[in-house]
Amino acid sequence: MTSFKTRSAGYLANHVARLFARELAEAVRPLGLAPAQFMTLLELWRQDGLTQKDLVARLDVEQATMAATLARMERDELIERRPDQSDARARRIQLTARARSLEEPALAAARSVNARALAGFSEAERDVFLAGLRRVVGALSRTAELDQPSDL
Amino acid sequence: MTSFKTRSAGYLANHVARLFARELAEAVRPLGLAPAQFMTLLELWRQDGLTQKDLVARLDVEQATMAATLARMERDELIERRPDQSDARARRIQLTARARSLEEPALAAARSVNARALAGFSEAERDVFLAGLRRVVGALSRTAELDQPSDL
DNA sequence: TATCATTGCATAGCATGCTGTTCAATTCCA
DNA sequence: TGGAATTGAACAGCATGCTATGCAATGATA
Repeated sequence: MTSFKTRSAGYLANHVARLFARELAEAVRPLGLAPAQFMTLLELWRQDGLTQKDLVARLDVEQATMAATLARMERDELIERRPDQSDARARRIQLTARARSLEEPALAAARSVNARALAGFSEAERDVFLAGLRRVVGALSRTAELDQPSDL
Repeated sequence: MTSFKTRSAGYLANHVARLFARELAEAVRPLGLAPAQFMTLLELWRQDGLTQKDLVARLDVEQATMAATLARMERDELIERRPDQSDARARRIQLTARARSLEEPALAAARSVNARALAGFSEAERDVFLAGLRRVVGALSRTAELDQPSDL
């Protein structure tokens, strides 16, 4: 392990993610948002009225994690939860006007962070890099799936 | 934002890091280790007797974060803290025999996760990918440095 | 249709990260 | 040399992740 730090994909990915999180947190803090709230809003801006279960599937986090994030978003008046018409267990997540108004500035902040992170990359390099990240997501997600009892 | 999820470096980095963390956590749990403890051990296996300040600099986390991780490691009998001979404020972090004995199995577990993550990559692709991660670390770390009042 | 399995969420408990604050030991300097 | 600034750590408070549980509403089925 002379330098696990510069040769391990996992170590580097963790470091890169922490750096991105710091930058994004700072960038959206003025808007009253935290990183996980921003990620959740990305889905809700795309399609409002999703259930917690939908968000869990789309963001690939555990149900309990999403429940906590939604509780904080409700507290901060970014969302409201309304009873689902056909299933009394589920609740529909609705954006507030405030949350809708944050779409443009929040996306601009996030784009700015991405731009700084990839500043030294040519367009081709950036594409290869992003494709690499997607491949790793695929590889590790697949791993998890194989662990599942699948069916039978 | 048709698919910020597949086009944003920050989003992908966060996802990749979470997937790595899940896999690593599962891989080292049988050894009684958690991810952050493993990262800390990586430095201590390399050089024992570091101070908290040294670890903070090498792992790029906040001092308070490291203090908490070291507290859990002490609780779990992975380290001992001894007074520094020349500075009464500092404490030297010493590995226990148990922690030393975990080096081989823990590294093997981590390598296995990295191997699965990069399974589809050729050696050249892997090198380019890791170089990309290092470049982003450099870019975002530099950003932070520029925020500092530097000196003057 | 009464019962059992599944499903959608809420909660509790814990690991990690971060920011902010406080304190005591050291260092600097006027 | 005595007070001010710096430095190494601890602590409090909070955001996110995860696992494990518990519960009420649904669904499936004998």
